Amino acid sequence: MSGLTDHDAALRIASGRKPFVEPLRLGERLKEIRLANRWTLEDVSQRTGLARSTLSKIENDQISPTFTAVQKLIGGLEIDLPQLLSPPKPQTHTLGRRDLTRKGDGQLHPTPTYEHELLSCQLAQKRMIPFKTIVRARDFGEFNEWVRHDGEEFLIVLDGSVLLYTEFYEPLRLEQGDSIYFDSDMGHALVSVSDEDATVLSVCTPNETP
Amino acid sequence: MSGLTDHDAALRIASGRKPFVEPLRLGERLKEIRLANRWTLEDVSQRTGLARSTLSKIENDQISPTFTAVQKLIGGLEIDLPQLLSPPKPQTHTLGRRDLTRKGDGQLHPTPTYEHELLSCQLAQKRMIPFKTIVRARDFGEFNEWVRHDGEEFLIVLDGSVLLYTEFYEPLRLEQGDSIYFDSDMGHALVSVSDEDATVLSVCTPNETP
DNA sequence: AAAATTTATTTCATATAGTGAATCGTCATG
DNA sequence: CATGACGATTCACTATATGAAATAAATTTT
Repeated sequence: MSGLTDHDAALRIASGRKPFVEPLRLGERLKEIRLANRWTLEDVSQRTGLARSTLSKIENDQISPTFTAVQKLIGGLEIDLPQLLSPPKPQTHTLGRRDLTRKGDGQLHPTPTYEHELLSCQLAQKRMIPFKTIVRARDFGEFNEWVRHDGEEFLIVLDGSVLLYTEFYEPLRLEQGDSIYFDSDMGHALVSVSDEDATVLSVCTPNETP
Repeated sequence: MSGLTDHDAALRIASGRKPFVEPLRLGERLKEIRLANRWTLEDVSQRTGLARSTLSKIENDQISPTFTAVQKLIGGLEIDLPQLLSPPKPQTHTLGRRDLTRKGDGQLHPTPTYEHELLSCQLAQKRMIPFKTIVRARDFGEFNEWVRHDGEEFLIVLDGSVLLYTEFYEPLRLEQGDSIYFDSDMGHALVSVSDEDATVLSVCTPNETP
């Protein structure tokens, strides 16, 4: 079992996205794009190969387009999927936000190898994602693939000792108080080597959402 | 200089299609993710609310899932759509940088109120700046003005107790293990309130360089 | 190895998406 | 007001995705 997916999921949640997919007004968004380009349904039909009627229904949320239909859309309109999905960013530069997390009050995300506790998860739109992790893994073999995610990661050992395996380096032993900063798209994995499970604090940069 | 590319481009333009209408092995990708997590179809069914049979057919490219189905997938598996679409990056232009700081080996920056120890300062071009701080200040009066810098800051108390003064909030007492995330252009200042000087770990975002 | 159990695929009925033609609404023109 | 032109929606129908159950394949247990 790999921590990869859960880890990423944790990051995704921490970065402020809802775990459950919101309505996602795809129809509305499509219409926006179409009108922004002064295209008629017929135009879009030409470009995408989808019927006018189909497009109309998609825009009015009367049907949920098939994935192939979505592909035709993004292909025909020459847009990216994120562009189709993400509504224009509000980008509220609110000042003075604050998010307190008392000890032990983080949001738990257990996996077989790691036990994550997400900190400061009240706040969306963060540029850093902090979490505390109890390292359950005891052997590198417990990971069936590298943990890997875009961006950078800072990690400091709070308790115990760990062995940090990375894709391009020899395993590195880290004791309590040691810290490391690395590009997290380099595969990495932690195992505890102290008597008790080690605890580390990590801070990641969120996934790019361009 | 390649005639081929131009030729291909010409064909592309002529056919009105996008550069690469890649097959987009969504099924294959799903299966990868599922197996990577050691999930059974039933497990995924539970998580997503989609029928086993449907999942099987999606994995085997026998159907093109409805967009709502895709949403259930990304919701239930707690992955991002890009993750579902993009096959594991073939060549990640991963740099694989790494910067280790052993306990106490950071770069010291003493001030009257704080004693900073910069961590991971070998590495330039970071998106996060981690440092450990011993809080010498004992009274808010010791600061002549707010500490204030662009970006965001994450802070966790490693030892002792502190009082966090912020521009827009009441002072907040933080004990060992408590953490907080805030916009650091909001004025802030820390004082120790425990017997010994408290120690905190902070991570800041660097100044924007647009 | 056979039986039992778990996991994946296939079948089939049904629900829903996709299509072309008809309809409706709006706007312009005679 | 009628008429036509255009764009969007609705209708009737076909194609296909979905889910429950049956079947097959793989794995574990006895």
